[in-house]
Amino acid sequence: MIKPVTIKDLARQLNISISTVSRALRNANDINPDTKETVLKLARELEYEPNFIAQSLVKKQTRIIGVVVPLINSNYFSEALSGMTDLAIEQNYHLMICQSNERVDLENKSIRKLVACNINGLLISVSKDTKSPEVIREAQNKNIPVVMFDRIIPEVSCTKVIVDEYEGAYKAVEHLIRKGCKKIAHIGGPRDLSVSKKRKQGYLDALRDYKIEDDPKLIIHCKSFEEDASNAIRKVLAESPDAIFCINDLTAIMAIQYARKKGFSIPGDIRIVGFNNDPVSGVVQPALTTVMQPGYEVGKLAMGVLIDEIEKKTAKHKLFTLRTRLVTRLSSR
Amino acid sequence: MIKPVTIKDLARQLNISISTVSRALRNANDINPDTKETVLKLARELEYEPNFIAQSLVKKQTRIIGVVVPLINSNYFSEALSGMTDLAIEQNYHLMICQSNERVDLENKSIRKLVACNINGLLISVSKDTKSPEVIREAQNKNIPVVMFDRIIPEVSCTKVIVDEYEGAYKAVEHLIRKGCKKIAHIGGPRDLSVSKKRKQGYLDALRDYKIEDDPKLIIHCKSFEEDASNAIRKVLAESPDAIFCINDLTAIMAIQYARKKGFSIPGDIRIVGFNNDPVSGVVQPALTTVMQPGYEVGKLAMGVLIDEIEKKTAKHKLFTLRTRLVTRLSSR
DNA sequence: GGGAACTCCGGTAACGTTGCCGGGATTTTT
DNA sequence: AAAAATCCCGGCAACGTTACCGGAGTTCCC
Repeated sequence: MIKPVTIKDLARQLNISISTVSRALRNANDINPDTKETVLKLARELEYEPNFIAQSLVKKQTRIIGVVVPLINSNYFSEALSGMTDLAIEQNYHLMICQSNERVDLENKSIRKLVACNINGLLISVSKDTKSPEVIREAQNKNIPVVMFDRIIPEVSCTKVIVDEYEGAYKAVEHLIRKGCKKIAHIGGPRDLSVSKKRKQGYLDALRDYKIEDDPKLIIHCKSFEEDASNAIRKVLAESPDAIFCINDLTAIMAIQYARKKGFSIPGDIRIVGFNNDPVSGVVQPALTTVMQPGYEVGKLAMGVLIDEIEKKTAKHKLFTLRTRLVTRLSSR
Repeated sequence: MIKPVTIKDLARQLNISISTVSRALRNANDINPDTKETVLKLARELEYEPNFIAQSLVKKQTRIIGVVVPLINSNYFSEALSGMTDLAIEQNYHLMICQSNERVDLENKSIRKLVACNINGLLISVSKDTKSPEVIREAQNKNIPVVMFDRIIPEVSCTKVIVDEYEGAYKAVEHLIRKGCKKIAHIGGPRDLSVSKKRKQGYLDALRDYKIEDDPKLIIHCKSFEEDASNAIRKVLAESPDAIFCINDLTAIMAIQYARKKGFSIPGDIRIVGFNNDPVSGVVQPALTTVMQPGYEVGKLAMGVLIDEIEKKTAKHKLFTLRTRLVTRLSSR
């Protein structure tokens, strides 16, 4: 085991004081250029690397950013994480990533641990059940800038980065209307989830703006995302719509398959649109029109504004909304 | 700005010494149970959290584990990361995750940064082009245990965790043979990638074991994964096989779609099997038979053996091989 | 009842680094 | 030529924690 070289070692070998070595390495101004040179030379020779931990302790600056997401293994979140890490390494920050597995207790535990690690910033997307954000506030009280993304809650006052799901839904429905659809059904998600509400509102507003009466029989909520989607699809199909706007891609794909089995042609008889732009949507037959959420960009932006707050020491508590993009494919042409 | 609570604060408030507080919190044995209780009580009240950085400095143990993957945003790797973080937080370790984006320079940069952070262990899945592992060896020379997973290279001597792709491929082809297929084609990946080689070998050995002559015309390599898959599919289909074993699910799905367009029925005329068990494979029509790789378990195991090496200070340089599972669906029934 | 063992606590020195202060030596200014 | 400014450097304290040592007080045992 080779012990790492420290500034003490350099000082001893050069017969100068520790402070002088430190100044030489830090490129401070009250240092003789010659001594600086000799110090740097020896440092290179011995392959000196500053001890990050020691620096962090005294400077109270770790350049570590904590990230908490409900689940790493999801297309959207892993995209966001990807964007974050790319920007972080570029800006010389380090990431500590935790997942809450949608459990509030694990979420709090993770945040506490991250704070104990002296993180300089916190990036968080809360779990489904997080209502009371005390632990997050604790972090803020310790002067740690916090940025929430995607899964945000109003109880915390901080900068937030989200995707404009309302607009995404609106665009999707508008697209169907322009294709000539008049009887557009909607298969929604759990009634009280903010995601469901926003997407449904976009649907309703698009109909209204184009003077199409909304029909309660054409709107079905699924209690859970996967569970009774097939039931919902059956019911909706009985109303013989000419288009279906689905809460997500999985539901849309199930709808396509069910409709085809019943002899409908897609998009000939019924046009179908999903949401998320999962990798699946490009390879199913027919390829699915869907709403792309810029996960990578969300991650990058969230990281960007967080670093800004860390370095400028200003918490603006702004809301950033990224726009979605409608990806039109065969299922709605 | 509220300054974090330290053991000094606890000591002052209780009128006892810092060392006593430290002992009480560390649950040492030469401490009065009563004083220990009062200390713990106050610690809970003031929400004391030990300062990780300070602990790391004195104990020369950061409990930080560095992870480098080619890409976070992939189903397999994000599953592995998920397994790693779950085990890490359970064992009170922290993760620093970097992605190399398949670039050797970024990979090296990431490793160097992680080492400078005094990581206690390194978990790495190398990029496609990584041939010379000097930077990894540097880490090993600094006594940092290294565990490679999935994308391993023989040049580095360390513990490795992989999935038995050979066996997965063998099982897939064996399954096709048992279904009565005699003319089984293979669409492979880049010729020199270890993944491609292993899967092809499993294919070849299964044929041999069942006394089926392999036919070079039925084997096609795609130079890149996505690029010329469609070309390969066209060529292979011209040989009119009764089954195709594809290097991954995406290729398999493309094969299904192309074959159907040409009037073949799946699985009636041609049976098709993929590899990976991407979420896609369950929803395409027909649902795709594929080989499941236990990403989550790979991550958990890799993290487990790494922690073991860190704590037991023994590098066994073993090879762990996890088994795959054949997921049979409609495309091969 | 006196030495031995045990219990429990405080003081001090580290870990590797930075920041501040003071001061000697040199240079500049008046 | 004296005063002032500048240039460099060393010493010391700190960051929050742990490890080690010594010692006061209590209990134990013959």
